[in-house]
Amino acid sequence: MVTEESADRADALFHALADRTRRDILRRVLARAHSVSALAAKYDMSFAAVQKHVAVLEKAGLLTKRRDGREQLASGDVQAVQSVASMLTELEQVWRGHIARIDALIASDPEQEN
Amino acid sequence: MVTEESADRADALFHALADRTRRDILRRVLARAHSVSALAAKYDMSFAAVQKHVAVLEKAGLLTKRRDGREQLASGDVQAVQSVASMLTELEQVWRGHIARIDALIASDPEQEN
DNA sequence: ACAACATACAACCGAATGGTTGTATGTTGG
DNA sequence: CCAACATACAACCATTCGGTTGTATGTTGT
Repeated sequence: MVTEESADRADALFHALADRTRRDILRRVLARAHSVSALAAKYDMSFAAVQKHVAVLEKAGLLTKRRDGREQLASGDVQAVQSVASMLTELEQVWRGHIARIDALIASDPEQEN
Repeated sequence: MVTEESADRADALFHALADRTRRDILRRVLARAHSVSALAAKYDMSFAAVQKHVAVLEKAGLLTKRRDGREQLASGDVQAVQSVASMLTELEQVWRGHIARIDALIASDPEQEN
């Protein structure tokens, strides 16, 4: 079963990852916490644009922010990354099930067709 | 290093996965080949809309089509799914490297800061 | 041969995306 | 205290997205 909320979450996660700037930001914040301005300094776009990317990642749950003085430190959430990986594993299992059914069919009755 | 082409491919893969209808189509075609019309019959939207979703998945390399008479049979490509999974694994490795550095730092010199 | 079916694709539309600039609001170091 | 910094957010814009309908082109069964 795919609930509405889990589909919403999957949409948000994959969408967040579907932008190279956001993937790069995620890579950086998984390695260590960065303030939003430290991140913004790395890219050839406005501060506001980078801030929006960070917000997309945050809404998807791929990073969290904590205040540290006047800075907002962003850290990557590896569990969210793993949850995406597990969605892909589930897809692989669907494929394996298909292969298993074909193998069983061939073993039991090579002439049958579906 | 992240080449331009690999980033383009990653963009296309994650974008293709960032829509629940496309994820559902992918699930079906990983389990068994479906004609475009067989897929279209499953969703409450026009044939053309489903066809576009199939085209997005195909351009991303997540499925391939082969002609069978007047039908076009779509099959999921599990290798493409695995390639996405490996991108996520790479992100997890970035995170593990960070943790390893912290552990090493604490073990060698608890007072030092970066 | 030809009617029915399967697919492809163009044109269009409203909503969302990814960027911009400008403005407001906190926080802090000296 | 206050100037400078860090962040947030609104408004705007061009492009892309996800859907529609309509039309063209293949393929096949009878």
